[in-house]
Order: sequence, then C-alpha cells, then structure tokens
Amino acid sequence: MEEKPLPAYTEKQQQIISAAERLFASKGFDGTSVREIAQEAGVNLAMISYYFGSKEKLLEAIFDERIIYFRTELESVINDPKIEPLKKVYQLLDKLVDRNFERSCFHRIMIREQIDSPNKNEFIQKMILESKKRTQELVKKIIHEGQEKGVFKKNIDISLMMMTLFGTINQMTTTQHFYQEINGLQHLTTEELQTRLKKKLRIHIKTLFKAILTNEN
Amino acid sequence: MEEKPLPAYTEKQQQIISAAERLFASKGFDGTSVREIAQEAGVNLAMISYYFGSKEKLLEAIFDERIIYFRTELESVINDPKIEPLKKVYQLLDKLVDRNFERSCFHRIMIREQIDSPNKNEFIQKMILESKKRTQELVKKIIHEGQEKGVFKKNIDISLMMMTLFGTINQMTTTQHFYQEINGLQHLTTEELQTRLKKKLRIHIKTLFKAILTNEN
DNA sequence: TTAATAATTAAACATTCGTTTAAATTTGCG
DNA sequence: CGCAAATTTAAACGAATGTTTAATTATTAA
Repeated sequence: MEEKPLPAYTEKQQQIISAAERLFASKGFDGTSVREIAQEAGVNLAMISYYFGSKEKLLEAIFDERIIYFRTELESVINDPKIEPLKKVYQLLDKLVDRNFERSCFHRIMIREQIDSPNKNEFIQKMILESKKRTQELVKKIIHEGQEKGVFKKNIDISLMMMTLFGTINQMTTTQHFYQEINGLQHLTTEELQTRLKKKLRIHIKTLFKAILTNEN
Repeated sequence: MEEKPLPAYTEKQQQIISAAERLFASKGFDGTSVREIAQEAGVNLAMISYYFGSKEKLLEAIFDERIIYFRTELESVINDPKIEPLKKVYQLLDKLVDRNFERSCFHRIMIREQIDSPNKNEFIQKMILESKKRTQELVKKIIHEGQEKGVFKKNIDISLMMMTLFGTINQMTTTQHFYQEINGLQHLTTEELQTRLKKKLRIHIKTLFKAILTNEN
C-alpha cells in the first residue's frame, strides 16, 4: 500500500516553479516580471496568482520545494562509524559540490537572498538560517569525530571553515563565465565547462580541506 | 602648480552616488527605485536623470567611481623585491580584507552583478572582468616569485585559489548576519561585529593560504 | 547690473508592474 | 447526460516605475 510522498505541486505548478527559478536565477527576483514567468512557463498570467497567491509567495514556494532536497540528502552518509573521518569529509564535499551544480539555479537565488538586507523576506531568511545551522551541526559532528580520533587538528573554527567551503563553491557558481573568459575557455559549451569545473572543484576543495583539517602533506 | 586629480563628480553628485550605493547594496538595483535614491540623498527626483542620464548610468557611475580605488591601491606593495613572498601574500590579503570591509556596500553590489546573466549590463561585466584579470595577474606574479625562490609549492591552480580567496571574503560579506545569529552574537553592535569579523578573517585567510602555498605547518 | 547658464523644482509622461475580475472553458462525478 | 467545482482566459485595475518637461530659482561672468 505504498503512498507517494505527496507531490504537493501539480505538473503545471512545477512548470511555473521551474520557469520562475530559471528567471530569478539569471535576472533576480525584482528583475523578473510575473509576465515573463508566465511566458517562460507557457501559462496564462493569472495562473501564477491563482496557484501561488503572489510573486512573493511563488518565491517562497520555490524555497519550500527545493530546500527539502537539502536536508535529507546530506545526513545519510554521516552516521556510518566505519568510514574514517577524512573520507566522510570527502563524501560530504562531493555531495555539496554535486548538489550545487545540479541545482545551480536555486543556488544562485539563495545567494542573492543572502545578500539582501535581513528584513527583505524574513520567511526565506529563516529557511536559509535553519539550513545553515543544520549543515553546520553536521559538519561539526564529523570534525569532532575526527579530532577525537586524533586525525584532525584541534582549534578548528568551524564557522570560518564553512565560510571558505560555501564561499568557494558559491564563487564558482556565480563567476564561472568570468573563469571561462580569463582562462581562454570560450570554445567550450556550457556543459563542457560545467563538467570541467565540477571535476576541478571537487579536487580543489578536498585538497583544501585536507590542508585545513590535517597535518599531513 | 599642483592640479588636483579632478574630482569628476561634484559634492551633490557624490551624495547621490553614495545614497544609491547604500540602497543598491541592501535592496538590489531592481529593488531600488529612483525616488528612494532621491529621498535618501536628499535631492529632487529629477536631479538623478539630470546628472547621470538614467538609473542604469548611475550604477555605471558608481562602478566608475569605486573601481578605480581598486586598481591603484593593490599594486604598490608588490614590487619591493626585499620582502619575502609569503609576507607579500599576507600584505595583499590584508589589503583585500580591509578594502572589502571599507567598501562593503560596493562589494555587495559587485557580487550581485556577478550573479546576473552576462548580458544584463555588459559595460559593468567588462569592468569586473578587467578588474579580475588585473588582480589575477598580480597574484600570479607573487606566487611565481615564491615558487622560483622555492618557498611555495609547484602546481598551484591560481584561478581556483582566487575562487577560494574571494569566495571566502565575499561569503563573509554577504552572510555576516547569519554568522552573527548562528554564533549567538546578537548582543554585538554592527561595528563590534565587523571589527571582530575582520580580525578573524585576516587570520583565517592567512592560515589558509599558508597551508595552500607552502609545505610548512 | 544684466544677461546667460546652471541647478532645482513640481508636475506630468507613457509604461510597466503585480494583482484582480468576471466570463468562458474544462474537468470530475452523480 | 448535467451540474458543480476547478481551471483558464482576456481584460482591466490602480499603483509604481523611470524619465521628461517646462517653469522657477540660483549662480556665474561680463
């Protein structure tokens, strides 16, 4: 008697969500009109208010829909006590990088929302804060485990480490066309570029965190 | 017969520029109306078109005014051959961090513009690209010097290193209120928080780059 | 002082914005 | 089928947008 985990949004609503997601990502929330969203989704203008209530609520629906994907996915790896701490960190890093490339539109929206003054959309700010707390707790747990096993250094400032972690990933997300230009990679298609960047980023971040966390070379 | 380096903008124009800068930073370009800017600057609405031509041109004027501050300032340190490479890197990092905190509004605007699709405002995208290229060349020079002197590792991917550098700094700029919340620092004033963050960030980044660049512990 | 130029203003401009309406169509169900 | 609810539509809403206008005031220089 299997019950699907309730789709919550119909196909048409998902069309709107993903159209809005694409547009918000590239032009920003205020830079995108409801009419553009309707056109991109192939849907009548009024359907957006009809289904979501308002443009603002639509943005919140996007967060509602996407940020769940965040929670569940990470926590799985962590609780296996057999895997050694550094490997766990590596797994986590890979997951973070993959998630970022797979959901790049949503990530760009999230980055934008973080720049906004905290009173812009408090509902969304709360969601982001919750997600950050959760991830930080997770990371803290892995790090402490590694420290207790004597594999990781003491005195690691986890908040700052997270700044570098998400900072690096976000910077890659937001500035990839600059990267492409500076490194003379204009001949690559977007997909080719992304594949290359993902591979490089995975390695880079692992090297980085090995250096931060351990004493080995 | 000393000539001032021509102010280019009158006092009133600078009022408008810095008012717009503040608003664009916290609400975004599209999220800020010309009327808001006029009010924040204590100036009649029409003055903005009168002086700058349009809202878009005003944004470009902000870049014109601020990005110069970028060029000149960094290059000074680098050409002293007596200073050892790691110290040069440290000096550069300190300058970058300071610059970011001193001009935090403009930096937030720059970060936003980088997220936008490249065809949003091509003039500004060009300016950012130029600035990035310039900084990267500078960094490359210092790193290579350190590599030739045998102080730094070989095989350093400078582009990725820059991702981590600016990623970390930008992440700090954009998420400091989340940092404040997560670390229970709500009792601090904005200035107290900033002072603390600046100090921490300076140390963090130096530690980070020592680990990336050298083999010491 | 006076005439020309610059700065400033309030008002109006045409567009676009997000949202609502009311009618038309489709769907689900007895 | 036939009716009620849900969906879809084109049109309209008022408010807000960026920009311009034309009249007024302030400044400059001869």
